[in-house]
Amino acid sequence: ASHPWVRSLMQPHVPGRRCCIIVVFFEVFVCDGVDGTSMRRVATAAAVPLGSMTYHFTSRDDLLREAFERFATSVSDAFETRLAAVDVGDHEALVRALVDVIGLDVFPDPRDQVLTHELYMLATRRPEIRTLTSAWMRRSRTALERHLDPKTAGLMDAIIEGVTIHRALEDQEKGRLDPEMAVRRVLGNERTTTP
Amino acid sequence: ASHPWVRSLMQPHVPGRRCCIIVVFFEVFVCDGVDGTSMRRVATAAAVPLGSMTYHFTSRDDLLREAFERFATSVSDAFETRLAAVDVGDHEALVRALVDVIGLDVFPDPRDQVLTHELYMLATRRPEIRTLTSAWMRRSRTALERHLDPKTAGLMDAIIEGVTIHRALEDQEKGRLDPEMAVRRVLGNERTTTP
Amino acid sequence: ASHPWVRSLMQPHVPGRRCCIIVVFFEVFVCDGVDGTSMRRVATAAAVPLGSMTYHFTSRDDLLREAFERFATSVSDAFETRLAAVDVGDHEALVRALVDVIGLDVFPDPRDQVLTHELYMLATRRPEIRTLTSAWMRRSRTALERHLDPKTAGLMDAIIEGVTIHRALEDQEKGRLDPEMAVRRVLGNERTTTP
Amino acid sequence: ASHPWVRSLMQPHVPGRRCCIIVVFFEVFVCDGVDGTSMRRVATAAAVPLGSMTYHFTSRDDLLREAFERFATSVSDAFETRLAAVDVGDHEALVRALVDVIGLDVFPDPRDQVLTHELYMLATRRPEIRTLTSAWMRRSRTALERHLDPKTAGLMDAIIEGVTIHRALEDQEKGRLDPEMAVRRVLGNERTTTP
DNA sequence: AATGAATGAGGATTCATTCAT
DNA sequence: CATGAATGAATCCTCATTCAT
Repeated sequence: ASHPWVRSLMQPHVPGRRCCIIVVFFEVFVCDGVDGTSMRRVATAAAVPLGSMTYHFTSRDDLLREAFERFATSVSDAFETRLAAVDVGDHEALVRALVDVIGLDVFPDPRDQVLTHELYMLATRRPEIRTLTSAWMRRSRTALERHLDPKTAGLMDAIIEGVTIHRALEDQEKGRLDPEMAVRRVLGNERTTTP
Repeated sequence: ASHPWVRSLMQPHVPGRRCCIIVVFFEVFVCDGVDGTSMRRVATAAAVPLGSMTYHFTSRDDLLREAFERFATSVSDAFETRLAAVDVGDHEALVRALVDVIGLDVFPDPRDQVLTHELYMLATRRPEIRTLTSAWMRRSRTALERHLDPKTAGLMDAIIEGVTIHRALEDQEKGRLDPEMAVRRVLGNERTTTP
Repeated sequence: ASHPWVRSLMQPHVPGRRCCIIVVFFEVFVCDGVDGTSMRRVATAAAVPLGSMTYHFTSRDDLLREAFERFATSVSDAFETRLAAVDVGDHEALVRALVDVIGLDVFPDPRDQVLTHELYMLATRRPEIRTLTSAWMRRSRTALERHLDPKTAGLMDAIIEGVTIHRALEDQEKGRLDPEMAVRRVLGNERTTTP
Repeated sequence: ASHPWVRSLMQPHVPGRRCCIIVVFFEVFVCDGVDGTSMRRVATAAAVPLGSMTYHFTSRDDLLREAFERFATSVSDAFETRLAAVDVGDHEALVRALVDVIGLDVFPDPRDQVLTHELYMLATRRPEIRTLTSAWMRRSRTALERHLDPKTAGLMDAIIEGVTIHRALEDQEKGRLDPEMAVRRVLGNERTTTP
């Protein structure tokens, strides 16, 4: 599988089929989007008979929901883990951690950025998916608030979001957006090294 | 039409049908997403015969492209206009303008936020749509760079993005994200009012 | 078309497709029953592209409902017409008319008997079809009550039903059931010629 | 089980599973009809693993056939038993027995009427089921012919059929059809109480 | 003896698009 | 200029059945 974070989907005792389908689901989804990711297409891509799809996942929605649940959990875990490793008060370590979150954790492959957005879109329309994103955001917020006051934490979340998006979208001008600068500005105190 | 910005779609010399279809297209799109917005559904919602759809818009993609082109231009215009009204160097006016952009221009109706995201998604997959978003971003950047150094301008763009998204997604805790604070932090100087 | 009563389906200004589909629907239905009569099968039998089916009939239920509506009306009409031709009080003419109803009108082709039964089955489960059968029965009852007291009319309806069924079901022993005798017994007066 | 006659299905030496499946089969069948009664649905309703279905009944047809065989036998038995208790020549006892057959034996629950009809439908299409209904009818005929001449027996069978059907179908106007009157008319002698 | 996993065929329906009028 | 009719591809899903265990 080509997406780094899918390794976490490979759980020991889950029989392979379900998992394989989910992995391939992401593969297809990243390329073809919500409306392009049909059961058929995933089935074909996974070299799985069509009947297997609805055997393992009652419905297309079921597959979608489970896939994104795993995705959200994965990303959320990585974020939480990295922030947990930072000592409270260690300002520079926090900056490094946050910069790493943007640069390394979230989307080593910028195409994966798409997933987050599609997830957001789904969330605006389907309540059961909204619970996923809400939980995700709550976890991020909590993790951040161990180090920051609530309002700054909210801002940090927002800038991480924004920077990640714009990086994914801009084809040229790589490096235009400086994650470290973003983090320091939002932290907003004089220890910040302004360019 | 229920979306405030659609008024700008009502241009005098465009024959009514085309325009009506586009307006309704957004109506449907916001509710049902990419895969839910079929020619048929738009036709029905607009009380337009199905045959009219492909008469006015060669294909579904054509409709989609044109609709989002108008959308991007609309939003872009509003942004540019507001920033153009700010005198270079008038720091407080800039802050007010940017806060207004977040709070007023972009999405008076948080449901419209969906459109931007869907546009982003489309952009990642379709080159001809990427030209739209690229142009949009370039305009924003240029407008911002009249007041800010390039790196700060990029950050500002990102924070606007991030704040807007998170506002659209969080159901409760309204007011958790403070646009003014966001803007001031990114501007990053001592005049900022830290909480 | 092989069913005599389908001629009444051929209405002048109705475009041929809809009608053709319904005619073939009956063809298939008689052979294959409710669960065998799929859109696909009717489409194939009618040499009509599958897409045409749902173009002309929004859904399978729609087709089913319309087909049986026409069927019920057809049979109902024939019954009413024949009884209307009988003068009130002309006992022997009434007997002849009723015998003809059983023997000629209802089902020249005994296979068509199946249709009535399937219609009954559907009626027990679908309210919208029950309205059809209810209307049908009401018309029969009314037509009969011009000549008979209500209770006898009800019985006459029942015996017509029963005789028709048993005739359709018994493979051998044709002629075992004597329609005229049935009618006279139910009429139940001394003018009856008992065997 | 909610159907009175299913008690007769509970035979001592039949292993429980098979029997349970059949009982539930009827439950489902009455509600959902031929095309709604799938192996899966029966399995679910009976809380039996899907694999068990085809283990106990080689095929769906097999289940169907066996179920209806039991049904036909049940109803047939009741009919025969009741008529056997009548002394030949005891006219009033015969009338009472036949009225009871209509009112009590056949379908205490009018929903069960559906089963007979579905059975008839199946009979018209499947020879192996036709043998069931033929045997059933032959038994009825024989039982009746102990008391009546063949033609009257045939008529009696038919009127029982017809009255039962119409009773099942008419929603209002209960009591419109008088079983006793039906029986007496068909018996066709002067002892009949005309209204 | 019993069953969970798996699958291929077929179910209804929705759709973008074409075309004659 | 506009549109109703028509259609073939593709949609999700349900199902009877097979088979290894």
